[in-house]
Amino acid sequence: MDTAERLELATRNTAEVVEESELQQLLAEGTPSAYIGYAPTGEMHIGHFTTMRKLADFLGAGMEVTVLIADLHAHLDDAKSPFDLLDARSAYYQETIEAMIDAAGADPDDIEFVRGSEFELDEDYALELLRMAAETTISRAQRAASEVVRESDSPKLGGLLYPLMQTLDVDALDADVAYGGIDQRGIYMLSREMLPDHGGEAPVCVFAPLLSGLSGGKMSASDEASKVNLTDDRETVVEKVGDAYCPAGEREDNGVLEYLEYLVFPVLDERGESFVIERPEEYGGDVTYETYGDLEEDFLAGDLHPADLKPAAGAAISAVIAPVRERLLDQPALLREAYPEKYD
RNA sequence: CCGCCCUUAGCUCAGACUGGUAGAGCAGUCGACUGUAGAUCGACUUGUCCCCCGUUCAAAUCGGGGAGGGCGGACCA
Repeated sequence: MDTAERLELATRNTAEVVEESELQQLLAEGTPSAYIGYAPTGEMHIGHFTTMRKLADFLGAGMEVTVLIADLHAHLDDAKSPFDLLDARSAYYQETIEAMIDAAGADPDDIEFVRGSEFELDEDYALELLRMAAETTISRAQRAASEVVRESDSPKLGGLLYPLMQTLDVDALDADVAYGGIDQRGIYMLSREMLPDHGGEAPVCVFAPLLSGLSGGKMSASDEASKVNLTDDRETVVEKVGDAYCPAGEREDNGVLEYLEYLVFPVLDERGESFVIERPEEYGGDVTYETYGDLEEDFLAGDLHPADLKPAAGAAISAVIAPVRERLLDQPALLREAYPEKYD
């Protein structure tokens, strides 16, 4: 595989790459390392899943991949996770992420898992954090973290340390590439700005698109109807997709199309399968799509009606998450201990 | 350490001065209309009024105590 092919693999299905030329350079020189961090807060959902195929792409492009379970960040962000649940939630996140990577067609054993608290309390790290805190204005830190850290009536100092620590994580993990949702852009732009002055190098940033919610607008972790949970059974997934905002012939805010493009088709492609829609003869009979592009073309042209698309999309999404769902249901203690107030 | 303010539906809040069956908007649920959903109509649901004690025939409302949160002042050898 030549550099151009590796670059295409590493950058496909992304929202933005800063800067692509830098990534090309890294690939030309050898084996770049990439990392993505997840703060173990609420239950993982399908939005997380859409970032997993990219990790497989990175591996396929001959890169090293590290997944950071950012346990301390989960507490620093407005105490989304209570301090004494960090271990249980980290365990749940790691198991779930491994299941998703597996389901997405990659081998979890090829990925290194690291927990934030393993190195974020090191003396060198702490010292550098304080130095950064001394030279970063409050408004700058707020701006960097505004899309990530929860807004609160009583904002805590932790939310300001958050982007600084994430910046130091890049260096501590020795990552050439920082990967995350496009919501992480503010933080990593701060990292590119600051890291060269703090003993590191500006990372190349690869951003995944944030998918629309099923109820229109942004997907909200707190809105059950806007997202598919990894533990939702097939019936529930089909029902949620059936209730989704999905205007005929429109792509904007259309979560159903986005799920197909960024979740279903990449996984079908990996498995060498195609997407089949069962449709009454009255409306044209069954259709099969090999690529998302073909499907979108028909949908935008009005040749594929939402009422026909939805049941097939729901079933396909359910099929994609099924292995993850089964693995989680096989280990009920993971969820019970991570979210005792919900599962007790 | 001192002072002031806040706490009512899932969310944002009104009601408190002047005690009398706890409200609005949004959200949600259900119908109608669409071959989906949304939008739009129509209907419906929602409560530890932060906790305890007291006054009263009657307390979200008045009094006392407490908890949580916010703001300010003071102290600064």
